[in-house]
Amino acid sequence: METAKTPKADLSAQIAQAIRDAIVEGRMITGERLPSEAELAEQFNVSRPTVREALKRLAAQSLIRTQRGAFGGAFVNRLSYEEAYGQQITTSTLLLSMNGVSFETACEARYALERACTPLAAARRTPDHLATMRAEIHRQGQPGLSDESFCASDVTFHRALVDAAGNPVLSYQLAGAVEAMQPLMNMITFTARSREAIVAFHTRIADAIEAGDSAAAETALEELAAYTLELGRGVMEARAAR
Amino acid sequence: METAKTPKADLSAQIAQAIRDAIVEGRMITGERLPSEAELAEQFNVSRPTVREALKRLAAQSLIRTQRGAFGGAFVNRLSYEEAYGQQITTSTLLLSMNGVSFETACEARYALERACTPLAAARRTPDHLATMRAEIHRQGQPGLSDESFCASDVTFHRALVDAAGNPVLSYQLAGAVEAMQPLMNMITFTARSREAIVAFHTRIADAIEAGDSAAAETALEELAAYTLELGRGVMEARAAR
DNA sequence: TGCGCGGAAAATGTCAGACATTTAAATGTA
DNA sequence: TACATTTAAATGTCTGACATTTTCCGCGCA
Repeated sequence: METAKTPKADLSAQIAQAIRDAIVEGRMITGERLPSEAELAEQFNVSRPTVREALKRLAAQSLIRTQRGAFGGAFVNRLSYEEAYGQQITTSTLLLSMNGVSFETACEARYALERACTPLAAARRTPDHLATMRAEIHRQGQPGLSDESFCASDVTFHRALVDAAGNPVLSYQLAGAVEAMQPLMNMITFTARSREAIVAFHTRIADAIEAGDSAAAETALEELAAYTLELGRGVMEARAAR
Repeated sequence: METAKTPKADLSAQIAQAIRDAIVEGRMITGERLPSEAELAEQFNVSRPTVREALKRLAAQSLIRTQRGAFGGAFVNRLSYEEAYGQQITTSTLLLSMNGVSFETACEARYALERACTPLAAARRTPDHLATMRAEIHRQGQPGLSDESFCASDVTFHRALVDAAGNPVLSYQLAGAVEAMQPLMNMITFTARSREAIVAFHTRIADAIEAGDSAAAETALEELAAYTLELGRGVMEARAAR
């Protein structure tokens, strides 16, 4: 039986894991400098290229950052929200595309998560968030907007909604779900009528958030979810019929 | 100003990005074999160690998997839910611990997300999920359970709740939030009375989910959130007073 | 004919040493 | 003091070699 520790892994993987553990368990703190590659090589009794491969693994997870030059080296990185967003988005996007996640499943997840934000958003939204939402609604009403631009605006609108909850952890968690949906959403061709309907939903949501009416916002969001699902189903059926 | 493309990055980072793009954009599909390291080195006009560093970066993100031996090589990996879970959890844990996310913020996010699952969980829960929840409730009532075991059981309970929604994307998104909270939860010392209270909440939740009563489950969850927050606040104050 | 066994080949994994480049501190000088 | 220069310490990259693993193919043998 394979244990979780993967004892037969490559040396570079083992070393990466050892350093990762040290960071996660707090034995190395943010900003602290790791020993130089040569020193690490000696400590672990391996060659420098092997150490370097381990460090690159960690760098790929934004666990460390490297700096060249004298007194440079590898430093334990403070994982910023930005970096975490980025990773979440790539991971989520790939997960969806590689596991054949259905439009329904992804859509359901996305709106369920967004719904979780509305009470907080209704309570805490700032004029800034509202302005962003209104601006995107306006853009979505413009004729001649490409489907992709429409989708991009949709994402911006929903991210503003999520950010309005004023909880960075929520924003981070949801970034993945919202952004990862985009490729699936891009498959939909939005007719003028469906755009109009979506804009109406968005307006209802923005109004409710502005009024601090969480229940109304949730209702509108649920209806939007149902409508989006219906649109998606239509596209899938048309696609299957070909 | 730095652009998103990071034009001044290391060669290994550039190569990793190029391959990553090829995968994300679908130019390479799951299971496909990458050229050998030597061939890649020639294509990109760099040395083999540089290529290897790039590949390790991708391996760290589970984008590729390597296999030794003849007809081995690097293959585009099918990102499994398991792997995605794992990455989400490490990233979330680090994000929380490194950015001094407060107990309040994390707690709020966690319960908000869980609340998003309850309507689906109430509609779809299987006997299996219910059995897990009941079993964990029973364990939580056992005297002599350490605080850590209590927390671990709590996590299992909540994961069962999330999984009951029957949406793998939701489960994936929430794994991070729930697990990442554990270190913060572990700081709490649970008195016999508070455990009793939590068990009561859990029982209410399980009952509501079993009965398909989403609203009752949400209410119980919200009260549990408020109670947990209160507990956490108490600990923080006691800690600050020292 | 069929089966197992062993070697060849192809690929990744690892090592050693060298050189290039970058960066900041230390040093020297007007 | 202020500025230019040197220098040292790191990472970044290259070359070439060897070790290891795994598959395939052909050979001998029953």
